[in-house]
Amino acid sequence: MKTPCCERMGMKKGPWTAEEDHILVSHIQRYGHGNWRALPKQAGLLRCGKSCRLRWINYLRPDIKRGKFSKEEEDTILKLHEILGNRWSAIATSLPGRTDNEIKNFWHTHLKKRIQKSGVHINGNASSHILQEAQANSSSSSGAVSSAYGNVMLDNYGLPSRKNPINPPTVGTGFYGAVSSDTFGETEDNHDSCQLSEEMEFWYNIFIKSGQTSRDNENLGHY
DNA sequence: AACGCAAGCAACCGCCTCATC
DNA sequence: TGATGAGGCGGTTGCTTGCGT
Repeated sequence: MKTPCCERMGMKKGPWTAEEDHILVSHIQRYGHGNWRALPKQAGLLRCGKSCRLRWINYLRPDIKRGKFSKEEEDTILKLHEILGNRWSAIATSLPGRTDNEIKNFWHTHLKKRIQKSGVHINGNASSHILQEAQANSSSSSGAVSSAYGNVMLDNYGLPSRKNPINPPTVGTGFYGAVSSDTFGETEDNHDSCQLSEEMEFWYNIFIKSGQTSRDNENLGHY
């Protein structure tokens, strides 16, 4: 059978050294990381597999984008958080090069405060009115949920579990207006047709990307 | 220069889901 | 079909750094 999950005996904890980083990167570049648990032993690291995985995903991956978040990235995070709640990995799929941990940290240190200052209520799990509506509806009827906000089809999208894959919802035009007006306290009247179509494109891209990459992106950096 | 405080970030912890036996 | 391990995720902690006094 498989060996126990967390053999912590003699495992090192705390900050990674440059040498450990180098060992981990070299090993993954050479052999890949098919088995995180076996990796530290194979690479000669006194770390548990989880720790190696976290270090690789959050820091050592070659496609990691370091540095400050752009305005566009901030907007994306804010909008997606409205819809997805604290599902950082799902949000991360729409921000290439950013990790869930990074986004989570950024949220807690910057955006959360900003939103609280602006007086918007934040629900820790699924903050959007849309989702709450969807969840309420889905509890009384299974399957696709027709939101009161329009043609929003949220089947598989009501966050019954945090592992629920982000399938691109079947999005009708009502969705965009609902999100934009709900999210930012604006009315649709404030959007001229141009703004609305930009919003539509934005959300279309987000959901298409999410749907395509929510799982695939977890394999980023796999060789 | 020394101290205290707050912000930022890396890393750990515990739980959940899925795959395998 | 139930038990178990691996991987993945979100929450949280605690260290480091920067800034004000």
